[in-house]
Amino acid sequence: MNRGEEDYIKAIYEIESRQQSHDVISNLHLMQYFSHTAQTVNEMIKKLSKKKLVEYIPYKGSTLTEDGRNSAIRLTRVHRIWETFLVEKLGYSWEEVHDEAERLEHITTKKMEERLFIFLGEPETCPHGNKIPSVEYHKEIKEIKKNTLIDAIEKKEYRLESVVDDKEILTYLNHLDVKIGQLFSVSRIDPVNELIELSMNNQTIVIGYKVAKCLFVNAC
Amino acid sequence: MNRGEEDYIKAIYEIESRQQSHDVISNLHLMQYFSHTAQTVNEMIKKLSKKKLVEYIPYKGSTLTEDGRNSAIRLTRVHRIWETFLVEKLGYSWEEVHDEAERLEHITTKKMEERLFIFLGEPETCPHGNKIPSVEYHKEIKEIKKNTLIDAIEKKEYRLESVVDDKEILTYLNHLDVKIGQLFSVSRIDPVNELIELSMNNQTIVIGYKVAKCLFVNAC
DNA sequence: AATTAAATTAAGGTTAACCATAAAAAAAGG
DNA sequence: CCTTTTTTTATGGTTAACCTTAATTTAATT
Repeated sequence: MNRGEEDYIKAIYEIESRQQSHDVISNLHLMQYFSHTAQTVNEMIKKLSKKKLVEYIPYKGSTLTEDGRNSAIRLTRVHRIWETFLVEKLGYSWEEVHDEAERLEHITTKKMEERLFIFLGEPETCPHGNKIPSVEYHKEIKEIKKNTLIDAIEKKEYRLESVVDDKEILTYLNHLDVKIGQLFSVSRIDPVNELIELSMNNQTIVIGYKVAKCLFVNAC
Repeated sequence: MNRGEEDYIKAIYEIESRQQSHDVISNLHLMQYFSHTAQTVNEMIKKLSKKKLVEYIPYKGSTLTEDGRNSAIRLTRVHRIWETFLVEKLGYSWEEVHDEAERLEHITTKKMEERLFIFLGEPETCPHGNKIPSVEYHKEIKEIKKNTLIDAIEKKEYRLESVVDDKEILTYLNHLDVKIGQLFSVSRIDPVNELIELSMNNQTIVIGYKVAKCLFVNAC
């Protein structure tokens, strides 16, 4: 698999995760994701299909085969390991690491992956709080359903578990001095204006639904 | 500059260093170095020439321009920083790091280079004993002429300063348990058979001229 | 200086990853 | 079920990095 193929496999996996479902991913999704033309996406998907990395039903979309899924998970693992390295060892901040890790992941050998993981002390999550998949992906327990702030209930207490790896949102959270593990309570939900009011550290902050969908939380 | 261009620039720099002269590097050299055809080398060199990274005299060869040389030095710096990381932090052995560093160097940003260098404690040499060029290449003192074991004198004492980054030779030195800093004396030179006999740690080892040319030493 | 050998360049081909335009096929909606 | 919209595919184009074969130019040798 080369860079382009890897990018496509990972994109399908990521779009899937975002939707929190295993629906087929349409070519349209990929067009938007990469800003590639229909033609380009179609060619790429047919190539991946020939290689048995995706199963493609024309006019419907693609799903990852077991091979494809394993590759995607392994890329995600490597990506998150590198992100951890950049933050913990090189002092990057969490919104800076995505692009660097994106390039590193494609040139990482099995040996580097293993050594780096051990060097980092076998971390469980990346700097954004996302789980680093284990080496034995296939034995992995199915992903636990994740709750975003959108599903939160008024007056309850929550803990921030993870954040979507999006530069804008990460930078915004820096501003608010919010980190993984932050405790807060939902003081008010305003569905008309699509806002959620949180209180934490003796102050109140207001978050729009768009951002709320990117924050994964657990009641506590 | 993309991967291919960077590889060519670095190759010219390396061939130059090996020859310990600033002679022009012929296309033939590059053909052998990359196992590319004359045509391919010619096209690449003309491209680099158009970009003012090399100065090319047809039927003679190429020299690096100041821009080209700076790029090559910066790539060498990054390469050696990564080699140091792999050996010191990830426990690689010195003959395993070349190819990994080769891929890492092309995706390393200025920021990563800086952070990694500091993280490693601003090392002066790579695991093979070669100097890591400073960030300010242009202010760099001209390379000190290096002496190989070929130039050694019988009965004198030497210290191993650095080794050419060649897998076969590095593995061979592992066998002999020879490391950078090793002290030894030249017990006998046999120019007929092109051999040099060394004594170290109460034992005698015999080295051919081919290997001797790859070992840089200083009298002590 | 003429011949031979070596090195370069020209011409044209391949593959991979992208693109645009337009035709065709399928899905969706009234 | 027929029309509109969406999605796919066919056709053909571009650029980059490689290739081969053959012609040309320069360098080396006698």
